[in-house]
Amino acid sequence: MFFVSSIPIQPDVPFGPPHERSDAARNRERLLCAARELVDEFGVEALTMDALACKAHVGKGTVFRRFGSRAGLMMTLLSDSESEFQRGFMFGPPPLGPGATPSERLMAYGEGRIYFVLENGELLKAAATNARNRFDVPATVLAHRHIEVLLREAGIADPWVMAMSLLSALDPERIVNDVRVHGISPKRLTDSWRELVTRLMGSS
Amino acid sequence: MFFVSSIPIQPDVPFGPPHERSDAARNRERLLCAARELVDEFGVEALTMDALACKAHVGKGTVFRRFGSRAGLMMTLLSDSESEFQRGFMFGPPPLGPGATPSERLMAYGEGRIYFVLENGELLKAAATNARNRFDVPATVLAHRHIEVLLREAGIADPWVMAMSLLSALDPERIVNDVRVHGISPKRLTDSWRELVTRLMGSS
DNA sequence: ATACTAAACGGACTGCGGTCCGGTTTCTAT
DNA sequence: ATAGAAACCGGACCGCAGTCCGTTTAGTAT
Repeated sequence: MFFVSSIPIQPDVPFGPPHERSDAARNRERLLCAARELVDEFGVEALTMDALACKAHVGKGTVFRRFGSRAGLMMTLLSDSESEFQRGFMFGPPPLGPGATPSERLMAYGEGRIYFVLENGELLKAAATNARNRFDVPATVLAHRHIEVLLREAGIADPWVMAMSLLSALDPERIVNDVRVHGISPKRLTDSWRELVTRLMGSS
Repeated sequence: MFFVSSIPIQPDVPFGPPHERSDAARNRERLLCAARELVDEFGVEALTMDALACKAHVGKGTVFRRFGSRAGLMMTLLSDSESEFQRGFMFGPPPLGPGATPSERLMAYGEGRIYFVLENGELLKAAATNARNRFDVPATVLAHRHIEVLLREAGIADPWVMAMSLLSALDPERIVNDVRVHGISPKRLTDSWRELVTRLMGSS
């Protein structure tokens, strides 16, 4: 018998549950474990909520209470990699992190994001489908703010809206489609992103 | 032997079927009529395939044979307005149509598209959800080619990819979200688009 | 008119995401 | 130890998109 770490790892949302019941914690572990196995073995598509509940020996209601929706589950599965990526552009070394010019940082951001998407594309797509609002999810809001700040420093007139536009250009579904369907190489994507940022922000 | 379209992939959009049986034609009219009524009265969300079949006094299978999917039905409902918009940027007067500089035309395109999206947002969103590939639909391919040509004239290094990026910035879901959720005014959207195009293409 | 065939029909059926609610388990206070 | 409440559990249930297949019907050839 082992006890699950009572330290709120970083499961559902900010400031994890104040007092999570032990059975709830046990089931959450089971579910995440089973989910990763299913994804690794059969791909994201095969991860249905019924299959997950069955594999984790848990009722279907439990799955939805824990993660809210299929999209919510996918976000949880992504949260570790996403956090790492976020640390990179918030606290990491330049040019991605602080210390470079806004233009350089934005280029590095897009480049990093493109490769991140190419690694986690299926998960990201699944996390975006049927989400009440795929734009107002924490990770996206954070990315938007980051870009907004860089654009403001560069003297863009409406950084909020422009940040949205740039973020759209990094949409996972679009990037995956370019690569998988049209055979566009990652290099072309990053080169084009650099050109976009260069022309948009000049050398600032 | 005539070449009857045995490929139900596309909705019957281009130049109606060669030899459509009379009952098929009758049912298609019924369905389109009923669909428009349902949308007008209860909104796009309420347009379920069951409700439509029921209202048109037609079997469910007939609905799917005709339109392939819910997304296909939505595209059919959009096809008139979409064609009109397409005529505008292909053959219409400048600055949208031929005769203006690429930069001016691209600005006009985005502006027109934004207002088009604000008028047909729900339909466009519904036409994009669960479509096997929301990017490879005829209307989108055409828009992409148009932008690609303008960008090439302006000396962009990789017009194909850049056109994809710009097209992403005009994604219906994103625009509707900006306006409806964040209260961004259409003017801010079009102004920001102009700024983007200006910086991207200079004065060319 | 009649017979024949390919196309169209319709509705039962499947699979999936998501909800609901009566029963059970864990925690806390006494 | 015990009782009570809050949180949790599970799986039956729902609505919807999409499929399947036995039946009907429109067009054609005789």
